[in-house]
Amino acid sequence: MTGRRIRVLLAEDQGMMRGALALLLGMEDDIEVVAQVAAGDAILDAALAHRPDVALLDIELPGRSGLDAAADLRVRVPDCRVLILTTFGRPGYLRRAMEAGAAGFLVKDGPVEELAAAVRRVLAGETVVDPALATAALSAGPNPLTARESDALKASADGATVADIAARLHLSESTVRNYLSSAIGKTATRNRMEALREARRQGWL
Amino acid sequence: MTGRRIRVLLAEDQGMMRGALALLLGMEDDIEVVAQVAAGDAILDAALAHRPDVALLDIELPGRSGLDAAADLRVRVPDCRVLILTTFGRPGYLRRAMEAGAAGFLVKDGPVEELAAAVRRVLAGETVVDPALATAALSAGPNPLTARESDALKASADGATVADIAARLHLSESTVRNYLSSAIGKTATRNRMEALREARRQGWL
DNA sequence: GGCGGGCGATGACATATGTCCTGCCGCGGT
DNA sequence: ACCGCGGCAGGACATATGTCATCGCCCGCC
Repeated sequence: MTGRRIRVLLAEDQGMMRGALALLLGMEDDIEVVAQVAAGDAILDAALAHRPDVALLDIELPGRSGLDAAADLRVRVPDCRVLILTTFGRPGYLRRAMEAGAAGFLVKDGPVEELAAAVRRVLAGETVVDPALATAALSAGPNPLTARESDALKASADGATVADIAARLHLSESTVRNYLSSAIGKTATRNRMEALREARRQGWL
Repeated sequence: MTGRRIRVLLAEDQGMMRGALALLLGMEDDIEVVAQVAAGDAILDAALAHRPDVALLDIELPGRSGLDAAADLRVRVPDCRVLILTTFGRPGYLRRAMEAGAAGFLVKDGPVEELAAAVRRVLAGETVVDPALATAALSAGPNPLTARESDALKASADGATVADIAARLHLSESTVRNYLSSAIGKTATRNRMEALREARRQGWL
């Protein structure tokens, strides 16, 4: 191993997970973790400052979604390959990751050995995706929800009432009810909580 | 380090996290990971088989909660010290962990270095708890919900309707509404979803 | 120019939800 | 023996939610 080591940026909000992953990757003698961030809105700055070869991004992050950050990197740091690392293998997540230009998609359920291997394969130009997940994503079809329907669903989390949602979105209550109703229809569910759950499961939010 | 190494049982459902923690602990030359399990209902058997000194348990596990498993260990493997490792520092979780006889309570947000240190301190007889969390747990007071109110709340997740809950709990719909209503009152919230959220936040479920 | 589709809104309506009150049982304390 | 409290149930009532039909506006498309 005479060549330059692979420079990795690590974005993960859970401290223990972040530290453990950094240590693991650091133990590989061809990999070097050059930056660690805990928030999504710190990813771009860190990438600009440290010019990593691979960015390992969680999706659920405070500040900015890892998927959105991946899109940022595509534009502002095009040489950096993006590897998404997430708890949930939601079909919609994978789809959005690919649309954002990610080079790979890993679920945290897999064995640790996968991780360093995926970093190397991604850098070598391969696209790393679990085949089963890939077929699931394709068979699931695209997100049928309109932007406002998604907004209404997101805002209806935590038991917000229709009035709350209307206030948050600056809409009339009737309009909110209509959006929720159509979201319920499109998700083939019975009420907003089920619709929210299903939309999340599909990765549509 | 001439003595026998500390035998650790690791219970964590997320594969990558479990593998990373096992590797980290294994790197310490006075610690040995003798068993790894991914499900809560595998903890007791593994502990009986491997007789660990310390059991490192996640709370949210498939099969059986880490807190319940801790109570099992207290009775069936009393020599094994229990260290709870969880994503959420909910006051009620800490309270229940202590009632279940846990010797320590760690949140996954902390730095990785804490982990091995906590294992050693727990084995030395110390009780390992974040002081800020401890005071929060005490000031929060005990769980005001009755068993049935908790049941009704838990069953009301995912947008289940009153009829669904009644069926799942073998109760009349009126009874379910009464339980939910009183749970809403005790949590000082406006509807079941808020009550569910608040109860979860407090660690009452 | 017509058409579809998303956005925003309204009103009417049926159903679901949450509240309150009453009542019955059993249990544990005083 | 009495009381309080939790479990369980029913009824009555007000409010919240979900559905549907209808409308206007704007935009992109053929």
